[in-house]
Amino acid sequence: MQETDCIFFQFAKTYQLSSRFLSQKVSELNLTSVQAMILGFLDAEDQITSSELGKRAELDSATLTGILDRLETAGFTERKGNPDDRRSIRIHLTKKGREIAREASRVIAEANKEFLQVLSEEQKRNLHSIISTLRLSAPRG
Amino acid sequence: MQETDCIFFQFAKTYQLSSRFLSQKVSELNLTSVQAMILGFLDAEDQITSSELGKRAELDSATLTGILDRLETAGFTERKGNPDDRRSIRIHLTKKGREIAREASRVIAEANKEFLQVLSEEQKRNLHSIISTLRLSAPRG
DNA sequence: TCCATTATACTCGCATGCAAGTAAATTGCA
DNA sequence: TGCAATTTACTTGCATGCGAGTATAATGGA
Repeated sequence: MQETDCIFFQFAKTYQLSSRFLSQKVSELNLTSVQAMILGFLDAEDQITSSELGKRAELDSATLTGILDRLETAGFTERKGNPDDRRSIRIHLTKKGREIAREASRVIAEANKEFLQVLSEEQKRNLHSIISTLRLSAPRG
Repeated sequence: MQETDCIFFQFAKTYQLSSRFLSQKVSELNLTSVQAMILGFLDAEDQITSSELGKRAELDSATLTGILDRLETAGFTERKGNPDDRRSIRIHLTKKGREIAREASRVIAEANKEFLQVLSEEQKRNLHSIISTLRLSAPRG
């Protein structure tokens, strides 16, 4: 097994490369790449429940709890009780959080274009198609 | 920014999917996916220095130290002093480690085929080509 | 209605991943 | 040769990611 041929190795390193790239782009907002993407989801729609945010971000609750702790400490989000279902909480953007979330969305969109600029249009289409196939149909275990 | 279009999100989730898949395959050896790949590198060539192993696995020394600690605790590897350069250490596979490393290499190779079986041959070629381009040429920051 | 099941968000523990810094050894240049 | 710069492996601290388990609340079927 040579690493060049190992798709698990290649995906790990490509993920790390892309994540480092985005991290540098959003470091000007004092955010990690994951925090920036969570704020991006909230920029699209906030006041959703933690469970719903977890579904959209595809993160389990153990991971999301910690991320929300740090966003809350930074003053970007707040947890509010949900009268409709007292098990759940709604995640609200603060005034400052809303501004940062909009900036994060803009930076992420720009970073996407820049990161992929070395690929041809056909390669970009192929990449999205391949990832879509893998995420939908790759065997699970 | 919709998550479907965000390459950082897609790479993160594809990496996590592939990593979970490999983790399940190597769990029968009581290894994590990363530990299995490190043993795979040592199966190809052991008694290399920690620095050399880090270069091949593209891991920094802080991460590698912890992984080697756990492989050593499990009885698969040993650190030996390197008389040629007393700053460095050589990583040796134990007898048990050599057997597990061979098994790990086999499982990884099989898992590669199985994970990618939903892709056409052309898609596999395109995927490797795209990843290669990104890893060589994507902007760094 | 009652209770088992499910859903929600939480905690803990452990494994990466990486930035930053350290001590020891080596190297290379003046 | 002598010393500054570099290399090596290590530590600490923090951020994900996830398995496992918990307490509370909601739900659904007998």
